[in-house]
Amino acid sequence: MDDLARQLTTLCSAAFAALGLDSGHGAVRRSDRAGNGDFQCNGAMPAARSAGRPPRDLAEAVAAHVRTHAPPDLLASVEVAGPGFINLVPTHGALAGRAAAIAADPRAGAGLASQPLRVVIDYAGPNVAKPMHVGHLRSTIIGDSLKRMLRFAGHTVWGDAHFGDWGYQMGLLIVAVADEQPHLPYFDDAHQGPFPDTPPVTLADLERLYPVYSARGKSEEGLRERARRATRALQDGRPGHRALWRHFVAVSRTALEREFANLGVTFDFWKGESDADPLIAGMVADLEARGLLVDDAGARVVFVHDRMVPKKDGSEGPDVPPLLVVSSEGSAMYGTTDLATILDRVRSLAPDLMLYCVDQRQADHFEQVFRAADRAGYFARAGLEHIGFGTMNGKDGKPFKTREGGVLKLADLIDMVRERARTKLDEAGMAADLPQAERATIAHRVGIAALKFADLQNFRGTSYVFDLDRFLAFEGKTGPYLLYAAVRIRSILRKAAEAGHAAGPPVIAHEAERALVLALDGFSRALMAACDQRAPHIMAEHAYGLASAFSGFYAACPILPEPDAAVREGRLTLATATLAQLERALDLLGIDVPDRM
RNA sequence: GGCCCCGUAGCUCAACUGGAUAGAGCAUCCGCCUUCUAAGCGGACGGUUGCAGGUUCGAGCCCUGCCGGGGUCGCCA
Repeated sequence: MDDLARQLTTLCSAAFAALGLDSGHGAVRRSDRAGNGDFQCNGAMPAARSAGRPPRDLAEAVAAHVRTHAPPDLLASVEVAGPGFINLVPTHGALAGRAAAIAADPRAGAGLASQPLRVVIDYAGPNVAKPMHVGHLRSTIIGDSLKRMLRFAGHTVWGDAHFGDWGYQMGLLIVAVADEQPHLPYFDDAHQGPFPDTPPVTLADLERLYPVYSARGKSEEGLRERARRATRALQDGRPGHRALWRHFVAVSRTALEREFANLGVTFDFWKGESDADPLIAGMVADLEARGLLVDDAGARVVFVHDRMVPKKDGSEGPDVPPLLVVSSEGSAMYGTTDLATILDRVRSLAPDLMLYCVDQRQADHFEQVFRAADRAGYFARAGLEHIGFGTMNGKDGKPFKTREGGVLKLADLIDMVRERARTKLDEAGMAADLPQAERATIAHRVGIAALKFADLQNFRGTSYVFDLDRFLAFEGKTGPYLLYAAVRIRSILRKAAEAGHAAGPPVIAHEAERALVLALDGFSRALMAACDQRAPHIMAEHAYGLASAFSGFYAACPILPEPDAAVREGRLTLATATLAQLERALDLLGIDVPDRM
């Protein structure tokens, strides 16, 4: 069943069509201001010109048509206001009917996408040997939320972690281990295998070695050269390097999966950059054969610019720089693997859409890759989207650092949030009578909800300030507020079950009941808009609005103490429907609700 | 300098893609617990949407030019 806005859109569209005008003018939306009716249609004003009549007259004609053709008991009023706004107010009965439909709907009132697509989402992007830090958080939770929403909307969606397991950093690590343990068989040219099953390094070793060698590589040409050669040897398939590399990957992945589990995030694929490697030689040959690959300053590039523009030194340069495909060392670059990954996905999944949930700072890079893919005929530019987002900043407005100036590890951040949530819980005396294990679960969920909701409520494109005190301040527009709203409903439903209260058809009379049903009705549109715009904050906003509407209802309309059985039973249904939709909306944001708080 | 993003209440952010009197949360102030979890509810205060033009019935949103902030500009990813 359509939501109310769609039902009313159908009516208004028919009215415009009956007047010989484009039915598209019949779009109906929620009014953004109270006092102007619950819904409005603004189509009369733009339609007035083509109709050649005053907008106000046209609006009156549409309104009259709607009044006579609307199903009985749907609309309480249809009125024209201002220059030609049409304000529509549904009846209490219509809202009661809509509430009943949502309550009975396993999808909690959400519609499905009109055209199901096959979608790949590339997010998180963890790397071998590098612990995840706060920079990975946004990609992970935004990408995960998009995956959940698109899938719920009816699309076929694959989430790919896009594991950073290839390239120069692997060469650095191989050199690092070679320096520390030169006797290992991995470095013996004559040894072709087999190699030991036990990893020669722990995750701690990798995390210790990588930053040291990465820093040294920046200043020491000799080391850089060795690392490049090791990278090349790895990519060429030297057995010892490959075997050692497989240990790096396995050790890292085990640790990373544990961290993602803490965030409640999973992937359909852990495709590494290495998986694209086998395609690179053929791709390069193909690009070359078709004249797209050009020698430039010792490297080989694909030009993707539209035009030439002046540069600061007075010469001219392309408005978009070329994509570097083969380095002067003959190595694959990250643009190379990204391009090959597109080919890989096209061949294995045949998607309609590929979304890249990556830091906004890489916008130029993706523009290059996408244009190259388009020009090479691998995948149309329109199906490639960079879902960029801003950085998580400290209170000084700069990208978040620890007090010591270092990068904060994601695992430490999660520990910190969980600890703070636990402290808050203790201070507030919440859940005091519950067993330790459940209190730990609650603290974890509250902490993760605080973190995720604080992030997802912002439009992803902008940066935001990381302020744990604010996220975990359990007042206002926060994750804990949403959990609290859901938990209170659970509590009511538990008690209703104990008391043997049944639920019945919703009865809408109170203003707070109207507001709650209107909020419930907005779920479908929120889902569609959030999917279309790849914008989880629209769903976050809906969840908050729903929780807020319920809190108002909760305060104004007692449920269990209500003496009138029909009213109580109807309110119980509203509460049940609200809980189902709120839990669903939170699930779409990747947030789990505890049973009690 | 080229390309891209952002300037909205004291602070953090929205605004359904051009609609009416620009909305929330925090902070401040005033009311609500002998009623289902007060981490709550109701109310007040708070704005020349960076500035100046333009497009039209109508602009926070589109166009132009300034001002201010950020990102990025081939062999790391």
